Amino acid sequence: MDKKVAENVAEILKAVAHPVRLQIIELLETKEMCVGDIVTALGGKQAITSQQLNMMRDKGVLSCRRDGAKVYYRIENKDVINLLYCVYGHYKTRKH
Amino acid sequence: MDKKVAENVAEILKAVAHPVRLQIIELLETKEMCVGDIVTALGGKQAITSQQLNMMRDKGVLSCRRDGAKVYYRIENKDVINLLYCVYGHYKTRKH
DNA sequence: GGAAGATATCGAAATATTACTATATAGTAA
DNA sequence: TTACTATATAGTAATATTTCGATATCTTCC
Repeated sequence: MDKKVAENVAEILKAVAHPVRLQIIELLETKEMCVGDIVTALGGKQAITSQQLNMMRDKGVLSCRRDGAKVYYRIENKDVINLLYCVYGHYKTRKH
Repeated sequence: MDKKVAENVAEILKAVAHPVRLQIIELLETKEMCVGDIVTALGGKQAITSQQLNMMRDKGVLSCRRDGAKVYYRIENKDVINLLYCVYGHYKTRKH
């Protein structure tokens, strides 16, 4: 693995390596959700949650669509679901 | 996934989410290596490489043994190998 | 013991991430 | 238009990570 590749891989891993972002990814594993519902589900603050969502979207982990006043986020890079389970719970479900 | 678990998972991911540390993990995938050889293989500086190795050992990712003047590092938490391949190259080899 | 090689640690500078408050923007409905 | 709900962004303070040079610690060999 050359340096450039290592940097790209590290970028993705860093995008996920945060407790709140991991919880967001878990929430979105099977469905899309709007920002407000994610904030409620995790009990976080609106601004911070929005920042985390935007950060992950910028790095290609999530994508989103607007529906009226609400914005729905979903997982764009399915690999990150495996990242989560590589460490947690030893591979709950696996489907590539 | 509750907050405590998310924090622990994030810790492991952060321990890996760095270009040099990813390259170290790849080097150690199939064998142990001493610090000097890792430094040479990656063309990094001795102090920094040593810090990265110690950091990963502290987090349970690596372990090491001393043999005379040399210290050999190896992967202790095999899950991290999968972390790497979850993002890179789409699962080169897989063996759990 | 002293010199040389191998590795670890210290302390500070540079940089990156995180969290927070306040405010801005976009959409909806009256 | 105004008020209201939903989301994003700016600016900044707090904190964490990364890098670096210098130095300390071990170990072997003489």
